[in-house]
Amino acid sequence: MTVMDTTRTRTDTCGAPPQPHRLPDGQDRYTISEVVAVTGLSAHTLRWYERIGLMPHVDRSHTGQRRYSNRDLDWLDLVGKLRLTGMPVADMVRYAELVREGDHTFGARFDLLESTRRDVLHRIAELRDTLAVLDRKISFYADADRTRGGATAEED
Amino acid sequence: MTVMDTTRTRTDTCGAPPQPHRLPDGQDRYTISEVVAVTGLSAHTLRWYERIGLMPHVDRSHTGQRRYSNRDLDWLDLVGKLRLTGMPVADMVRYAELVREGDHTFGARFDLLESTRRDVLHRIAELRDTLAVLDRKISFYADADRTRGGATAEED
DNA sequence: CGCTTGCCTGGAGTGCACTCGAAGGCCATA
DNA sequence: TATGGCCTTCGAGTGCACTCCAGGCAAGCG
Repeated sequence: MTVMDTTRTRTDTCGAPPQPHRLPDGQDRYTISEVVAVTGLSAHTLRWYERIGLMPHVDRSHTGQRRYSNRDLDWLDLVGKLRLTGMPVADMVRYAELVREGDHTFGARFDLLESTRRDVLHRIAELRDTLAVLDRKISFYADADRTRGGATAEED
Repeated sequence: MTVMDTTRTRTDTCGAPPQPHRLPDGQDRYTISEVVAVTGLSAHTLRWYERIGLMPHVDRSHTGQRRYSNRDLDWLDLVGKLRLTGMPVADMVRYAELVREGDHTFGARFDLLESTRRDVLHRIAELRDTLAVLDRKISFYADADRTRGGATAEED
């Protein structure tokens, strides 16, 4: 990505989460290919997100090309996180709509986030459970390896 | 489920994990609808699992109907847990194949489980990360609710 | 004996989240 | 001037994990 290399500046905001690839606010006008590079999403997907209403309105250059801002990147970050909680895209679109509708939807957004949070907690618990099962099986196979031909009970 | 009620016996193995719905070994010949009831999977899905090779060979009644054993239930339990780690069905089929191939695949099974374990750990970390973001946003909205019209920074 | 219920099979269909391709066009830099 | 990166619309294709359907057999009941 030649574009990336030429536009890069040393400004690493040493703030809370060490966000790399970020230009200071005011110069944050990333092309789609830059966003592809930082998010790992495809250009197709980015345009598709916009079509389905999953993005706040993305700015355009005078020639009509997309120019993403730091806020857009933050939003994509959130979307990415929500996506790997298993939240369906439709629900994220719903949240995006609430944001577009303005401040009077704060309550609804709060509720949505709260229920997502409960969901995530639940999933973490499930995964821990699975981990326990996995550990049991793993130690079974580790034992089986040492006690070659011993009286190993049935296990899969 | 009339079937379930009539076949139920009081034998609750007070062993380690208090598995309900289990008949003592020897009489464990569950119909597909019983398995549907305990696993939450559909009969369609159960048959599909078999077709794609995700089940060890399930026994049949003299009329050709499936009769699931406690071992089958255990297997389905494992499958369920693996499924919610996000493991693709194809990988589970691979594991099932290893089991069918016999004891000489212990090493491969161990490796597969280990890598799944790493995966689960990774996903838990991701979810925790997401949880942190969620918590930040939630407390933002909670604050916004109290400091009505205050100098709230931009947030989505 | 016929009806209902439960189960069987193979194959087709569904929903989600992308993913890709084609066609045609604008703009800027080498 | 040519090349490369981006734009649009639009529709079709992909992969996954089911999900459903049509057609048919076997057992139990009134």
